[in-house]
Order: sequence, then C-alpha cells, then structure tokens
Amino acid sequence: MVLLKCEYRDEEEDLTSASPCSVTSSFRSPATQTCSSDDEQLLSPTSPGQHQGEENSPRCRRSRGRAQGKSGETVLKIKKTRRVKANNRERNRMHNLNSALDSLREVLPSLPEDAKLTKIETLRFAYNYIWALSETLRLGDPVHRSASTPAAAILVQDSSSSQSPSWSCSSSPSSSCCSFSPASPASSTSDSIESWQPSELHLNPFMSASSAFI
DNA sequence: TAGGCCATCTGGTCCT
DNA sequence: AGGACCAGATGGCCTA
Repeated sequence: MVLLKCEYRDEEEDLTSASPCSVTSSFRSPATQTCSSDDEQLLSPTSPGQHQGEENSPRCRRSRGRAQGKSGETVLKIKKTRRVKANNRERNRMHNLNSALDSLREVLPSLPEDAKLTKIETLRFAYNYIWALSETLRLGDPVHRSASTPAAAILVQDSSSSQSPSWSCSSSPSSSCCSFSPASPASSTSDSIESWQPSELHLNPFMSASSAFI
C-alpha cells in the first residue's frame, strides 16, 4: 500500500524550502541541493546541447519580453516559483496515479500482504485477469463450463476447486503462480483442454514485457 | 555488489 | 498563461 505522505502545498510556502514536502524518503535530488536548471539557464543560457537556437523561438521571445523591466533576481524567483509549483503538481499527479494502481490491486485476486505487486505486474495481471474473466463469460454456457475454460487454461487450476469460482496466488510475485477454480460441475471433466488454444500472450499473468508485449 | 523498483525533479509539448 | 501529460535523468532502498 502506497501511502500518500506528501500532500499538495502551494508554491509560496516552498520558495525557501529545498525539499518542498515532508516525504519520509531520504531522497534528495541534486536539483534541490543546488540551483535549478532554470537558474542555470538563466546564468548560462548556452548550456551544452540545450536551448541552442532558441533565441528566435516564440517561447524565448516571450520569456524575454516578460523579463523586461524586472531584475534578474526577480526573474529568477519567478522561474523558481513556477518550477516548484510544477513539481508539486507532478508529485500530486504521480500520487494520484499510485492511488489508482492501489485501487486496481485491491480488486485483483488477493495476495498475501507481503507480496505487493509491482506497478508493471499489476498492469499485466489486470490485463490478463480481465481477459480471463471475459473469456469465462464468453464461454459460460454449460457446454464449456469445465476445466477447459480459458481461465483454467491460462492459469494453474486449483486442486481444491469448489463449485464457485475462486482465485488464489502464491506468495511471491516474482515466482507467482495464480490459480483459478472455475465454477464447473464436479463431474464435467469430459471437455479436453486441447479444445481451446490460448494465445501465447495470455499464458502467464506475469509474463515479461520482452516476451509478451513487445 | 549489481540490478530492480521507486519517488522525485526537470524540460518539452500539447491543451484549455 | 498556466496546467496536464510525458519521458529522461538521478539517486535511494532493497534483495538475491
């Protein structure tokens, strides 16, 4: 569970603070320890590889126009204020994204508390979980209600299967093995698993991106 | 110690 | 003009 330890604060109170919020992480970016890139651009406009040929760009002209009549210190302060404000928004945006990922984790088949899925695992698992559920629905007629359901085919069937569908996963995501017990009649084992050919894409909920999505 | 994961900063681009 | 979104860079933490 990702805790949102850094709440959005307006930039005004952060102007003099190197670390704009009280994140428990000990992370300190170099940019917060020295002057920002904006500051460096202001001090040395021709930094290597960047901002070359910008003098005639509308953005640059606009900035220069805005700077007219203002001291370098004021311009610097304005730039820093905007940067801090943008950083706060970006941080908040990423926190919202993480909250959405947490919500997604909660509706996925439960895992042991100490086995939190990584971001990429969560997305891949959700993708395959949705796919498996839709396949289960699609083939939900009595003829196909058996151990040969796609969900059972793509995942290891739970040996202790009951009448109601259930999912379970091992403790380690890295070596995860999620199982699905379809709501199949105990006696309907006649359908062979060969009757359905799963796409290789869906064989493993934690399939690596290199092999599955690229 | 290397590699994976993550949070954060940053500048660019697009949109309203 | 300002905000949202994005991707690259950076450095910390954790684990095998």
